Amino acid sequence: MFRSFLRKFEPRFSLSDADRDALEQANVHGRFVGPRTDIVSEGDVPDHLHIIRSGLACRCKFLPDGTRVILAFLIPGDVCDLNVPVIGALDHSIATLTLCEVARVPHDVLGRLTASYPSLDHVLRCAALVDEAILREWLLVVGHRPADRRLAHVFCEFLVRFQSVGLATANRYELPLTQVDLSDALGLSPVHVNRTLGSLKRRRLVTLEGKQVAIPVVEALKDFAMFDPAYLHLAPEANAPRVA
Amino acid sequence: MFRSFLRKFEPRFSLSDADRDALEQANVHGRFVGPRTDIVSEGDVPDHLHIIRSGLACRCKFLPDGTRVILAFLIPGDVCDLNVPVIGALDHSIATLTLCEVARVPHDVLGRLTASYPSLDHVLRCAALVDEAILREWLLVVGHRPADRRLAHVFCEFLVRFQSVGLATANRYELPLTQVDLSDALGLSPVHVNRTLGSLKRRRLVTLEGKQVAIPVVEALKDFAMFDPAYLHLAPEANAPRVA
DNA sequence: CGTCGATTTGAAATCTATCAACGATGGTGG
DNA sequence: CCACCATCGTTGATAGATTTCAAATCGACG
Repeated sequence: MFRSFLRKFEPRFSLSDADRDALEQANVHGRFVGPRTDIVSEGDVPDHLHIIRSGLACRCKFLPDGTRVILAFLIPGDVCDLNVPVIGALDHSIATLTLCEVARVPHDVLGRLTASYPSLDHVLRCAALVDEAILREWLLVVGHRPADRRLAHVFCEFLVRFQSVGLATANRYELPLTQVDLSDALGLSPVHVNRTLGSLKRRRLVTLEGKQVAIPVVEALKDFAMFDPAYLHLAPEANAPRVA
Repeated sequence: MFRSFLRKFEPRFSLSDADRDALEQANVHGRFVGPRTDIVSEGDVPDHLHIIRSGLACRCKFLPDGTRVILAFLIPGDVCDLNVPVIGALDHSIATLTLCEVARVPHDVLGRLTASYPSLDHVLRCAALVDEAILREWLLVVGHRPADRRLAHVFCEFLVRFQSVGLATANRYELPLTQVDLSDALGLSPVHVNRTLGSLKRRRLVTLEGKQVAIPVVEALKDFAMFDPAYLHLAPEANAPRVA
């Protein structure tokens, strides 16, 4: 059930069968959420932990003038709201971009689980810290780099993150995002996203066919984006498609 | 010893005397760090927890071309590296901007402390989550707003954060930052920071005399910056200077 | 067929960076 | 005390990046 989540971390942490069974049994309230719908809303005090099982979601805020700002993309295997109970309420919304399957574990059940299975607790905390590291990298990229490198960086990040959960080949994946979604995430106008995408295509750094993203020469794109996957804290072999 | 840290959180959490004593005794290795010096460097596996006691520091990364990017400002009372042991190594540096007094608690000692004093554990975790919330707000501001509003927002944030540790009056504080520091934090060129500061001064949104920042009409600046202190997760009364 | 959302394109206005130079300031050594 | 140096702040001119406004195109879908 939590295949994506487990796959992402098993290269680094060996969960025991007991850990795995515990997670399986806890997911008593899984559900589907339609596109462009809140999974958890700003101000909520969620009593469940949510994990994206399929589809694409995001952390976002809405400004008084109605503008949406996307703070992070959430892909299958990502944990949404692990630490929210500690601080009280969520200070941003978590919303789907596409249709998503969302696993739900009641926080009180989770508390008993992590107490009984320390390695599970560790893996979850680790996931939350990687999330924070991604946030820092975005601040760096979105705040300090020109539009073409921002886009290139996002394409690199999606490649590596999708690979870590088995959703990308060595240089190709499906990205069901709209240009407006990208503009809300990168702090650019939709028009400029469009032009910049065109520029990347002309330079043969990426290929876009519908929702399919292909990267002709991965190293070229990574160099252009100055992308160093270290911040994702993945196991070394997770950067390349797994062979065994 | 941890006055700033305690002051920041006591409006919300009542630490017992035992908690407080425990913290006091743990700080066996406090020290001063000169300006522009790493407290912890990228890649380090720190065996101590660091807390800023006085001075101004930052989280930062250095790009291959030597550019410095400031990801966060750390003020007295801020915790630097609580969760680093969970994930292994620090993926960014923590460096002083001015002369700083830094408290140090060995992580193994800290582990015993938090096990014995749950409210202390909770306060520390909460501080880490507020840090993350600040990071999200910065991503929003730095990535999606023009230069003048970025600067205005930083001035508002410093006002409220400094107030929460007793380092600001209702509308005034000392900010020992250089315009280059601001530019590295906000993703602007130093020249543009200078011009934009001039523009804010001409509009009487802020007053700068040396390192003294004064805000003639706090509400005006907050409105201009679209600043909502909710993300700082402070106690309600901490937004205004405390009276009792 | 008509509509809606998404993408694309053009032209002009605005914002920001870069380059270069100058001024102020404070510390340091002769 | 003064000359020198380094750092920071300021200003002007110019080029480049990005936004805005407006309109055209395209595709999916009822």
